[in-house]
This record gives sequence, C-alpha cells and structure tokens, in this order.
Amino acid sequence: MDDKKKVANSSCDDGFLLRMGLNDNKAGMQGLDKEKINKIIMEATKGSRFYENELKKDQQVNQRIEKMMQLKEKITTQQLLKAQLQVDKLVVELEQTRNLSSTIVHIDMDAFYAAVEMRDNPELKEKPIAVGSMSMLSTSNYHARRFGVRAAMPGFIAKKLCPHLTIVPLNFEKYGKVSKEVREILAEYDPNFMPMGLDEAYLNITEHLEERLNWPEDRRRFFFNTENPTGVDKDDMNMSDKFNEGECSSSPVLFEDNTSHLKQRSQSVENSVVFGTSAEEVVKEIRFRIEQKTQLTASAGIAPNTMLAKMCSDRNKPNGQYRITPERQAVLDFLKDLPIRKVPGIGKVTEKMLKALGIVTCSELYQQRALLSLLFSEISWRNFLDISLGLGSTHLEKDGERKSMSTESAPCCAQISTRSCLWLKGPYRCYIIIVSVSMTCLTFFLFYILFFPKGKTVTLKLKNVNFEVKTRASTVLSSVSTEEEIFAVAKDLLGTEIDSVAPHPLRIRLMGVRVSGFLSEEEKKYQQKSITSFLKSGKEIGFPRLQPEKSNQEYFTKSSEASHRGSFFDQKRAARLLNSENLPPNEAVGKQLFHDRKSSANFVEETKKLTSLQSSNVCKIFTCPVCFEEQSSDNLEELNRHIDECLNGTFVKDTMEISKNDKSREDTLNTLPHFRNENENGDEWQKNKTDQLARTDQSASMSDSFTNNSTEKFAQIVSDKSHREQQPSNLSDIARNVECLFPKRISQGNEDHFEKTEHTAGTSLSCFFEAKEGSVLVCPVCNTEQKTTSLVSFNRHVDVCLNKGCIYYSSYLLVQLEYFGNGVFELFGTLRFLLQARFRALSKEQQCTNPSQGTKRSGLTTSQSVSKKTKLSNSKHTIKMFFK
DNA sequence: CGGATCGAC
DNA sequence: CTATGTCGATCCG
Repeated sequence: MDDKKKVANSSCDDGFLLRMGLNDNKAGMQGLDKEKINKIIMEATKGSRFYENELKKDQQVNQRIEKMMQLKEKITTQQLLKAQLQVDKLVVELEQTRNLSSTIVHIDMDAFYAAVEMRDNPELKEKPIAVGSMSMLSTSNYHARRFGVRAAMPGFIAKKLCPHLTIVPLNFEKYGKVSKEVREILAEYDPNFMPMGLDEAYLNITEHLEERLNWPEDRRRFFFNTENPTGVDKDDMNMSDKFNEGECSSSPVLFEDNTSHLKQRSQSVENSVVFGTSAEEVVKEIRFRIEQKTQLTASAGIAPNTMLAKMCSDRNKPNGQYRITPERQAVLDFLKDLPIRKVPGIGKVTEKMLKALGIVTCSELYQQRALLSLLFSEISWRNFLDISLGLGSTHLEKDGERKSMSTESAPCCAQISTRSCLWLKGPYRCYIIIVSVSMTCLTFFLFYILFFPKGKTVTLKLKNVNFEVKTRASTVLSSVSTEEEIFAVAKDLLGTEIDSVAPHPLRIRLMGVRVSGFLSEEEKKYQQKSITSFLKSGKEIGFPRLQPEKSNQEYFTKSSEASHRGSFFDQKRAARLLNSENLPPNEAVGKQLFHDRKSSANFVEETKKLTSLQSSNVCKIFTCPVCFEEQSSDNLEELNRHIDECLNGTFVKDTMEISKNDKSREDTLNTLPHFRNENENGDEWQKNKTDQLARTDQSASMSDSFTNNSTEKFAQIVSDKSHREQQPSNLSDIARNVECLFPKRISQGNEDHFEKTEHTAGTSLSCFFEAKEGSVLVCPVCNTEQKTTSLVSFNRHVDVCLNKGCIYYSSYLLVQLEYFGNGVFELFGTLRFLLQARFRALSKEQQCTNPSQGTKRSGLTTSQSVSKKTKLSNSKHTIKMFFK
C-alpha cells in the first residue's frame, strides 16, 4: 500500500517521531505543518512504553551500525582493491544477463480502502477520513494526510492531529469485491498476473503488446461509463484537479477532457476513446477501464522488470503513470538520484545503515559496491548490486507454497496477568487462553485456527507490556502434529515462559502461535484446502473432531469430573433452550436442529453407501451434506467438487442467514424500551443502527475504543454457540463454522488476508449503544438518563447496571463463563441473549440492579496494586466463588 | 534448529 | 484507557 511506504519513507535519522509524521510537507491551508504534527505526536507519545521501546530499538540499530563501522576501519586498501576487482567481474557478468525484452507493469490503487469508502459514501468525500480502528489505521485519504494522518498510525493519535477525522471501520469484504473487479480487467492483459494484496498487482504485458499490434481500432476502443451517473463527473474533476498536477503523465484525454464526454450519455463514438498500441497506451487503457468500472483511480509503472516497475508506479502517484523505456541508459538515469529507500526491500534499518556509509542514492550504492561486499553478507551485497544496476526479475513467478501459518491476538483486557493460566478449547476449535482470571478482570487471548496444516515447528510469540517481542519455538520430532498437539506444545512453551519470570507474573499484551515446517504439499492440500479427500477414503477423516465434546473431555477432564458434566450440561442446555423459545422466531434453532438431525443421522450412512457405490461405478442419487440437495452423479470426484463448491458457496447463504439474525437483533433493539435520541431524528439513527448491524466485518465501531478484533471474534463465536444447542455434528455445521471464521479459507490460500476478517459482527455493547455525540442516552437497565457525550462511559454505566452474578465481563464483551471444577469451563452466552433475559426479568420486577454490584468491576484499577500473593489467592477463590 | 529482526502489505 | 496481523527471508549462534 502506497500509504505505508510513505510513512516509512521518512528520513530515519530523526528517529521514530518523524517516521510517524509527515515528511513531505505539503500541508495545505487547512492542514498542519510538519512541526505541529511532530509536536502533537510527541505529546501523545512521549513517556509511553511504546515510545521507550522505540528508543531502545533505535539504539540497537545504532549499535549495529557502530559494529559495522568498526569493521570498516579494519579494511585495508588492498582488501578493498581485491574486492573491487571481484565485484567488477561480477558486474560484467550481470550486465550480460540484463534482459530488457519484457514489459512489466505494476498497478497500484490509490489510497485504496479510503477511496472505496469515499466512493460508497459521498458524505465522506470532502472530509478527512481514515480507514481502520482507534488502535490502528490502515490508510487515509488525501484530505487527512494534510493533517499528518497516515497509514500505520494509531487512530487516537490521528484524532489528535485531526479532531474532525472520520474513522471508517475496515470492510474487507467490500475491498475484496472491488479488488476482484479490478483483477478481472487485469487478467485480460495478463492471465498470469500476480496480485500483491488487494490493491496491487504485477502484470507481464509483453505478449499482449505483440498481439495488440494486429488489433483493429475497434478492439482498442472503450466507452465512458454512462451507467454510473452518481458522482462520476465530480470524481473525475476531483482527480484531475487535485491529483493530476505537475509531472503526471496521464493522458489528457483521460483525465481532463473526459468530463465533457461524460455529459453526453450515449454510447456514440464521441463517448469513446481509442487507445494506441504502445505500452503506455495499454496502461492508460487499463487505468481507464479500472476507473470506469470502479470509479477508483490507480497508478502504474512500466519497466523491464518488477523492481523498476514498482518504483515507477510510485513516481506519479496518485492517478499517474511512468515508464522506463527498455534501454540500459534509461534505467541508469532513473536510478541515478533515486533514494535507496524507494527500493522495495530496503527498509528503515537498511537505509540507516547505508546512510552511515554515506550512501543515500542508488548511484552511491553502485560506487560503494566493493566496500559493501566486505561489510554485508553475500546475499545482501549481491542484492545491492542488482539494485544499483537496475536488475530485477523479468517474469512473474507464481507464489510458492505457504510455509507457515500463524495467528496472533492482542488481549481483550491488557496488562493483567498472574501465574494462573488456562487453555480452553472453546466452541468450534477456537482456542482461548485465559491468562488471568481475577475478581475484576478476565484476560484472554483468542486463537481460532481451522484446518491447520500439519507442521513440525510450533512457535509461540509474546509481546510484553514494554512492547518487547519474544519468540519461543519447538520442533516436534514426530512427523505429525495435530491441532491439539500444536496447542499443547504452545502451552508448554508458554508454561516455561511463565516459569522463567516467576514469581513475577508474565505481563503480555500480545500472544501468537505459528506453525511451520509443513510436511508436504499433498498433505497440506488434504488438510486445509479441500474436502475432496473427505469422501474418498471412506475412513472417518474429519469425523473425530465432529464428535461432540470428545476432545474437550480428553483435554480437560483427566479425573472423574466428567461424569458430572453430562447432567450439568444438560441442565444448561435445557435452560438455554427454554430461553431461546422466547426469542424472536429467527433466533429459534428449530431449522438448525432439523438440519443437524437429518444430516448427523444420515451422513455417515450415505457416505458409506456412496463409497461402496463408487466401486461399482453406478450412477446414484446423493444428498449433499452441505446444501442438502440431491445430486446425481456417477463420479465421486464430481460429487466432491460439488461439496467443495457448496462449502465455498455457503458463504452467500450464511450471509443471508446472518442478516436475518441481524434483522432480529434489530427487532430486539426496537423493543429496547428506554432508548431514545433527541438530537438526531429517529429514522436516521435507526438507519445507522441498521447499517451497523448489517455490517459483516469486525464492526469495530468508530466510537468504541476498547473493542478490538479479538473481542469481536470472541463475541461472534460465543454468540454463534449460544443459539445452537448442539456441538457441530455434521458437515453443514462445520461448513458454517468455516464460513464464520474463515469464510473462504478452504478455497484458496492466497486470499487469507481479507477473508479471515470477513466474519460477522460481534455482539459487544458498543454494537448496541452506538450513537452520535450529543445524543441523550437512557440506560435501558436502570431507566435513568445518562447525560454523557462519551459512549465509553455510557457503556460502562450500562455494564455496572447489568453486572450481576454469573455474568463475567471483559472489555465490552459479556461472557458467561461457567466453571465445572477441575479446570473445566464452558463459555456461552451473549449480550443479546443475556439482555433478553435481563429485560424480561426487569419488566417483571420493574426494578433496577443494585448499583453496589458494580464494585465487582470497579476495582479494575485497584487490583493492580494488590500484592501478588493476594492476587493469586484471590483469583483462585474468585473463580470458585464467582461461578458458584 | 531456534531466535531475533527486517520488510512488505 | 488506546501502537495491528501475517507472511517470507535472512542472519547469527
């Protein structure tokens, strides 16, 4: 993403502050100047643990530099001359391999996420906006950048820089769709193009250029889009006025004249544009088509290799393009004064180290090639040499197989920990690690991993409260490592870490688990990509985990406790079922149960039938375990393919179901008796609420600074469990589960980044009580008006009112945590669920919760000062007392 | 192999 | 109150 690069592009000498701030001072009249920006950032930053850690890291880099300089001192002129000869010999060889025959294009969407959000919400167009959350921004629009608001900046700092900043939550589903649209266009020019994330791609258009020479004009003619009257004109005007200035090389036809074309709304020749056959024209065409199709602009670079192409696309951004002609001199000219930091692969640290050697530009990099070969590793200095000669890969390699898979999460409640630490296997194979359970606070990390490949190495990552990162790995000797084993190993690693700091508590703000060292491609496909082998083997692959609670029991109940569980769980289920009967119709689980029964009963049977039939090669009817539709096929492969498609396609269906649920949630909201809003008109508010509920992303609300990803994920999972009365027992369930957590994980490996976050909105308080500032909020529990502009404090108030007995609360997430003794927990309950019950109870009793119960959590800060021993014993007691 | 670090998105 | 999540690559011991 261009934004992040710009952040990182800042000069390094000035340390961390400047990296955060604006380097190119383009501050407009409304913006802030560089000094002000850095001052604000400094004020928000200084003294923080994060800042201290940044300083420490800077010092470490300085030490590395010092070491390097000492090494440099020892180098004799003789050594240098010898190295010079060797390197120059290599240079000659490299020159011979120089290949200028390919035409590589790098396409980069301008401020992608922000641009999409602005396109879809015209209100945002004139405002400074950023996409992300209060804790981290992904990108910002050009308005916001004038205030110094950049990608990779925490939202709360951005707010200080630009108080009017609108922070839009991420919506990866949407970006994915747009990205797909763009990719469809790109594929026409190079079917093997290489996407890099959602907003970037490399194309090799060498072949296309050859073919294109023979194309008639009509095949190169494209029409202006007349179906998108909304804002296209404006959009283009903005683009050309604001962005398309200076040395931008875009076609004048495209970006200046086209507004007049657009006013005519017919597909006549006047409304079209014909592109030439040169590389520039092709890229203009691509960008034109992208803009016509998505109303978004892209920048592009054209060059003989990928490295150069990437740097070119940066040259005239936004909404511009640049070409390095395929001549050696053109390449060298381009590199001559180019700062090395612009080169992909050279980051903050390398820049600083090279700068210490007096190297800032690429030509200086070439001049110092002999010295570099003595100071850096072979791989490094050869890479430097390639850079300074302008060499890079001229063809696009397909992505290799994935080498590791990891998940990490920030805690839902930071900075508390004790030695007590429990791994829970939550519903649906999400792993929850409870680092601390105390009277006041539940601290947990959540990992949810599906279809984990079989790997040999498990790595645990920890970031402590001082932002220091540690990784601890262990390699299992045996060739396989199942999901349970992975987490068992991780647990051991964590255990040793806890012991290593004992008796002090391990205080961490982030934990991650990574698996690497996969067995083979075959194994991997089998494990994570497809269900194809599910039916093939006839064995019960995949079934063991579907068996309800088996692994849970094995994992946690090593003693006789298990015998109690049946009855206990049954009671719980009965209670929950009772509750659910009173829920709105859509909440009812009847349909689900029907599916469950049907499939769990029949599926094994059918599988067997099918397997046997397969051998006899007879065409038979088969009920797909996912869609429940009958499929006739004589080919097992075909059936498997159908199931795969069904699994992937389930997403659509699930979205619908989810939105139905949201509808009912909305109904629930409408029934909230005491909620009104005086400043906004009711419809508007309702609309906002609906929008919020309909979102299928992480739903981190703008005003919710506490709820982070983990909370949302967790809420979602708990919520998902709560309205389901059975453990997953069939493929349909698993499929839904897959969709819920990793909607398309099983389809393609490459797309994880956005798919992973496509899960549905969680059920946190913030979801319910989001309102615009100035609203008068009435607590639905105690029925008193809360005059506060801060949603945070309002939510806190509601929590205090709500907090009672078995409700365990953590960071805007309501979790009911039931303790069954002997380390066995069950998590269930959602806010929605509990609220319902609460309101029923209230309407009968017409009373308010005793405020004194709020003290349970109000000790949140004081617990920090409690001595360790007390804390420990407290926490032990608490669990038992609390969940009695 | 294990651990730390860099760089990109 | 509040500083991401993932992945690959490399270097060093």
